[in-house]
Amino acid sequence: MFSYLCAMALKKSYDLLESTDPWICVASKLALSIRTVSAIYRKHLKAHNVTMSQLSLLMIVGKHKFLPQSEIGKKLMLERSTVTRDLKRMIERGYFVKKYDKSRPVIYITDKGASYVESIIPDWKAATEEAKAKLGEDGEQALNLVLHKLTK
Amino acid sequence: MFSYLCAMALKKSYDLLESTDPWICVASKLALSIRTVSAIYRKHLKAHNVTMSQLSLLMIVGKHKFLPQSEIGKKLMLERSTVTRDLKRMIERGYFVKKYDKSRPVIYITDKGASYVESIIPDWKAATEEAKAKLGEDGEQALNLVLHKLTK
DNA sequence: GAAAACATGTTGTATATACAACATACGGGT
DNA sequence: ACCCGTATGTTGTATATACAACATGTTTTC
Repeated sequence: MFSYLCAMALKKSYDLLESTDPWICVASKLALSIRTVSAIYRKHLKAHNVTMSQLSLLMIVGKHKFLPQSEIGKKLMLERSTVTRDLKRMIERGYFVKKYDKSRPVIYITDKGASYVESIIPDWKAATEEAKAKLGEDGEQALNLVLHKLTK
Repeated sequence: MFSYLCAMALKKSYDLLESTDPWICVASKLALSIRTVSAIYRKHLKAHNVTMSQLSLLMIVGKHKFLPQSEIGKKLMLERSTVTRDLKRMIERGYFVKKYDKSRPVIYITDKGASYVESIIPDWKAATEEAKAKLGEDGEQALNLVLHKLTK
């Protein structure tokens, strides 16, 4: 008998599609990679109610104590509007304050923000260790090479 | 004179934060990597008004002609609700149709969808070539290793 | 066969992200 | 002093994504 799971009759054949391997795609490989790694980090960070994007902001501003907003976008390679809105949430929660220098915003970490990130760091390290364990030594070196080649 | 760009007086020091290197983070490395690669793909795909996520759906369903919705999520490692909504857009645009087999949705590519993806493939290949050129042969192998380790 | 467990799909909500359009400010050149 | 180009920030809009809660249907257990 015919299953309901039969191909709808397409009007013609699509040879280019059929001869193309979607998995050679660099973007797809990275997308799959980051989904698995993100899941690891989310699991470890869940109790802190923080995301990796937010933690990146906390760490990068925290390490410098303050940073011009424009620098944050450059260091994390984020679009300007993304930075505006990601910071907005963190400012509302009291982790950062925004001051102005010659009409340009400068982002300062607060004591609340610094304490918060310090409370998160141990679990972030655990997540990093779990991810590294999955990668192995060679996988970690490989990731470093990929990042270097792409951002060089 | 003192610049306006001076650190706000934090009430205490944050040694753990200061001694921590944010850039050892596996998730951050992958996030930076995918941002650079995504930009390459967006540039090449811009004229087709398609995103990499959409193109992945088109290719994976197109290669199989039809796929149970649950399989799509497994292959792309996407959450169920994400699949529901990503597909919804593509169905509305007429690239897929949704039929039901024992009350479970099965996604079929349409002629419109198959023609569309074939029209995109050349530019997608060009994007892939540009990304591979940036990676180099060693970087490409490194990326394959990273993906393999993470998804094995 | 009924109840419990499991798998799958959808909707509500929050976050992250980019691009376009616009606003604003700064710096140079005249 | 003024204009112009560049850099930067914000808002509008669209997409992508995950989790929680719920609904539904299937499978397993007894």
